Amino acid sequence: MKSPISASKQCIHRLLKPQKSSTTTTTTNLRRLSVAPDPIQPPSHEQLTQSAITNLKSTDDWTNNTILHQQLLSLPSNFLPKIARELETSIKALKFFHFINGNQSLSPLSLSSVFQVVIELAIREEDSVSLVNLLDLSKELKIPLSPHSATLLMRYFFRVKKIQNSVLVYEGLDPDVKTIGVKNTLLDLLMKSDRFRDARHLLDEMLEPDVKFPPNEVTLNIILPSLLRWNLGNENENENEKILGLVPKFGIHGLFPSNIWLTQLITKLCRSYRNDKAWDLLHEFMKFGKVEVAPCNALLSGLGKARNYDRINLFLKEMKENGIKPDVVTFGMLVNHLCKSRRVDEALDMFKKTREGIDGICIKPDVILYNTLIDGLCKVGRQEEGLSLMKKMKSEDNCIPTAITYNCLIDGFCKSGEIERSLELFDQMSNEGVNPTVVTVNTLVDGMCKHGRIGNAMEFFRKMQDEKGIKGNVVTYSTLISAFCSVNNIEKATSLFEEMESLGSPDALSYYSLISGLTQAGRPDDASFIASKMKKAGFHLDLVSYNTLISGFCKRNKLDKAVEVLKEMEESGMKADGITYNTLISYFSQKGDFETAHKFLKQMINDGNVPTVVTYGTLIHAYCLAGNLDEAMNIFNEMLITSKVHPNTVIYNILIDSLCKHGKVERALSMMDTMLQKGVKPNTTTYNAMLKGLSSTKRLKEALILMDQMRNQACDPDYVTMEILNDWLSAVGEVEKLRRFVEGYQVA
DNA sequence: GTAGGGTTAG
Repeated sequence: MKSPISASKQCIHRLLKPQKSSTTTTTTNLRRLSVAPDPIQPPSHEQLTQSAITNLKSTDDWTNNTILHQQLLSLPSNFLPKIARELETSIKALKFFHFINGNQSLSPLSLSSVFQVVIELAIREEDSVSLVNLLDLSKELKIPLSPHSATLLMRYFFRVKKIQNSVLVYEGLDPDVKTIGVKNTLLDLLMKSDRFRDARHLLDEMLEPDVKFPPNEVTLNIILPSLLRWNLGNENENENEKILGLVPKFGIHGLFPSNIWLTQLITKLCRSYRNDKAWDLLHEFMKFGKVEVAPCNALLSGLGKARNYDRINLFLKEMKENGIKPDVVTFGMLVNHLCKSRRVDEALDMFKKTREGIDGICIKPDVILYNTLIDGLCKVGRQEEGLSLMKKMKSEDNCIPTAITYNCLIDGFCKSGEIERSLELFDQMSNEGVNPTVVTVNTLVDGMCKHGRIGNAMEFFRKMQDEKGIKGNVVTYSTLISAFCSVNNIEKATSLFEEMESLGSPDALSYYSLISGLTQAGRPDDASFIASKMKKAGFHLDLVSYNTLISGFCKRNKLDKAVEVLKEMEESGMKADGITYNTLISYFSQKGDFETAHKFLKQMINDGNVPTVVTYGTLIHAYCLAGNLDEAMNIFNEMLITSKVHPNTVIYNILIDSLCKHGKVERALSMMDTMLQKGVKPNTTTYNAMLKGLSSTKRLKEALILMDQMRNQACDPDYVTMEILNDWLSAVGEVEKLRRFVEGYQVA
């Protein structure tokens, strides 16, 4: 089969052969050439060029024009490419090339430069067939391509999606022509064509210590954006990683990615859960000593997300050793970490020290640092201190509070139930020209809902929509939906859900709010319906959602439905966890179906879940309910012996309660002794169970001792305690003892 | 590097 390429090749070869031509045209051309403007002066090079061009363009038949040939060769060589370019088509230019080719006096360089013009013209004509032929011709005639035309050719083939031809162009080049510009071009094209393996081989070659054309800034700028574009999990990941591994080798040539690039690279790696890679890479660069604080912060942030505190501390030490000074961002992260671990005083201490420069580093705090601290204070219920800190940031550091500052404080006051203070702050921010955001609205809506003011929340939201143009988002809606579900107003919840659907797609959490609300409102079937709608919308129920649904069906005594959800969960590839199994074991055993409960226990263990104290607790609870105290005690004793899972307060409470209910108050008391011996702290429920047991057997003396014990352990009585004691003590005329107990005095 | 929505079992 004959390819179009070979056909075109024949056409080019025909052009190669000199053609016989008539002499008449030669004379005409000669006559034209001799027409010079000034008979005395010999024609200038420009004039000669101009007339040659006219000659060459007016007729095709000049291949045997020896005078023209001589005239052309008398011109300085830099005029020849100019003439070739004027011929406008690659065919004509090629013909011109052949016309002057073969002359000994012509340097290979000028021949080559004419050939480059042919290529340029062919590229402009977008004729890839003839370009391939020209490439062959250049090899055949041993005309070296210039770096410029090699570049043009490679880019052209890339443009027409024939990257393999670009590679061939490169491979056919003389080593001298493979300049850094040429190499960079190929590297760029390979990366852009996703040929990472070839790119890596080329780069590896380019980075050799003693190469003729060492890499430059451009080389780095080619590979870095490409590495930043790379997606995790694609088939090129491996190659991308290998290329990344080559980046430090630029250091041999005195090149480093800028700190901006480095920061982006580290961030990207950390976000793709490649902290180890980020760590290694940054350490490679630290050897060259050009690393600034920004990429270090990126790494610290990644380590923080992974809670790798050992490495954080080690790295902070290394930064110090390498003379990299932490900045306000570094401290922002450290302060944030302390705040999020509720170690607010340590955070305040660090803030104070760095602000005053006590440990040798002086940092001027910015608004983010203040916001972090204010939020930290609010999150532990110290919103009043947060408020004073806001005043301090204005007066002492000239920091203007932002919407975030106010949002933190508003949330703090909302969470403590001081909705009015939150609303005052809301007014204050408006007065100070700080615009509330949708987060401000959501915080207040949530605060009002959580404190039983759902109507106010709804009103406030509508007012914000009308007056401030804050439309509300999925968070607003899902907050309101949960709230309405919690007061069993399913109609309002559903209508809000529909309103949200009409505004845009609800997110998984909004679906979850409704599902969870319906489940808790005792309507697991409706919840299941929304769950199927959620799946149709492309969301998957997560583990928590599945567990909530399962427990919802269990609570409504629809165990078969619960098992159905479990099956569906497994089918969708979601693995049941300990909580799922605990829920099922709990309800099946409570119904007295210990066989199924044990079946789930077995399945749970086979599934790789270790039974926890909750698992044993549910079984003990169920055996107690079934009146099988012996089996309950067996499980309890087994826990004590195997000592893998220790009974906790809940388990002792179940047993104490059950023993008391069965009139075995003596054994309950000794159970409480065991509890104390084992260092398990009794709580209000423990005392309530025990006091109830003692009251039923009228053992007042022991009860009074327990009441004192309760006080000493700072265990507050609740309404259950008061009910038991009130009934009992007033019946036996010991109300005075109860009064003393309430006021916190000794009673025994 | 900072703010808002749910968390299931005894």
